[in-house]
Amino acid sequence: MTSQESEASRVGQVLAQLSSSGHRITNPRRHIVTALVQAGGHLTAEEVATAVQRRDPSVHLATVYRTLDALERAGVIIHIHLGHGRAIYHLADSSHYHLYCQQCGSVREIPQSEVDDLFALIGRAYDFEPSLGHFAIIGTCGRCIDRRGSKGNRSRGTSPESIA
Amino acid sequence: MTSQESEASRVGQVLAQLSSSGHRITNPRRHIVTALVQAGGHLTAEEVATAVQRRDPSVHLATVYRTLDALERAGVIIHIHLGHGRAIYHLADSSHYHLYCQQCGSVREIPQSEVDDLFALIGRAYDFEPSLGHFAIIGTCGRCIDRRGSKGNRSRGTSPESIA
DNA sequence: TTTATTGCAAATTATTTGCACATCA
DNA sequence: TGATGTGCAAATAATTTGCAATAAA
Repeated sequence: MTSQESEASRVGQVLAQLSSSGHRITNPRRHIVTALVQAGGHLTAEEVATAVQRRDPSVHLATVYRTLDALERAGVIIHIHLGHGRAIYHLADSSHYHLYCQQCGSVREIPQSEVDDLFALIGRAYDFEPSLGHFAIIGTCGRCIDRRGSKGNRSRGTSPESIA
Repeated sequence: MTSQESEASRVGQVLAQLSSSGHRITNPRRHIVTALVQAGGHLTAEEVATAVQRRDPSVHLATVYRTLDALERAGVIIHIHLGHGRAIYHLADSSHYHLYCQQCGSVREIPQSEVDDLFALIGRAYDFEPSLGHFAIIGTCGRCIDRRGSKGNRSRGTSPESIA
């Protein structure tokens, strides 16, 4: 199976799910799902719109938002927040958390299982059930830490500098 | 020392810090700092403005934002994000993280030291330095978990800010 | 045909900014 | 006095919504 074939079938699957949850299949929706599948990763609504508009410039950003919403309610995609700004969307096929670097904007995935134990501890200690899925873990990635260290060599690490 | 006295001295301290970091002391700023000190906890910019305007209605919300910004750059206050919506501000005197319940909107503080070890593990494993200070840990507080468990439905009558 | 969906423009929310005037050091 | 700070209105940024026109089932 070539990558185009598997992409096409994935698009079909997603559209089928959308359809079976009571929604109609339209041209804008086909393009939006295709963009999501082809990206393979995380896209902002605006990035989805840009990709879609390369194929059909008439598709409006508002339609993208509405479709992303419909896809999410149908359970095929998920959106998460990277701190301040926009949300990013991805297919709901793998359960992972996100590490978002405030410096360089990179997003990395970490498998859910690896962190759940840690957060379960917080939950037990504070009678609180953290939901890390919906918000990224904000911080600084290793590359940016290195870059910072080689330059000004600023006090970081244990010091309470996390106020940005 | 009465509570009014200690409040007043705290206000004085904060204003002194603001002054010594090169800013001027004005009437709006006095009121804003007082509101922050009296609240003792976490306030949104709008809540600060409301409190301030009870004493001086002419103080504009934009001034509140600008002053909060100045106070933050002077190192006396900190703001953190509760997920989607607004930011909350508090005095920078205690280092703590925040547990934000999406259901009921409650915010609880947890001492920084207790969670740092856990997050250091993530950092080591993924070459990533999480900065939890600036964003709340989102989730569901124990009371809301219980409520959800016992009633088994989604009616959350007490939620002040129901954020998806 | 009938209801969902779309495009567009206008509204929202939280915050920021340009500007002319007021005020603190 | 002269840089800072203030009130106000208008600008952002990301997203949502009302509505009349269109298209899917």
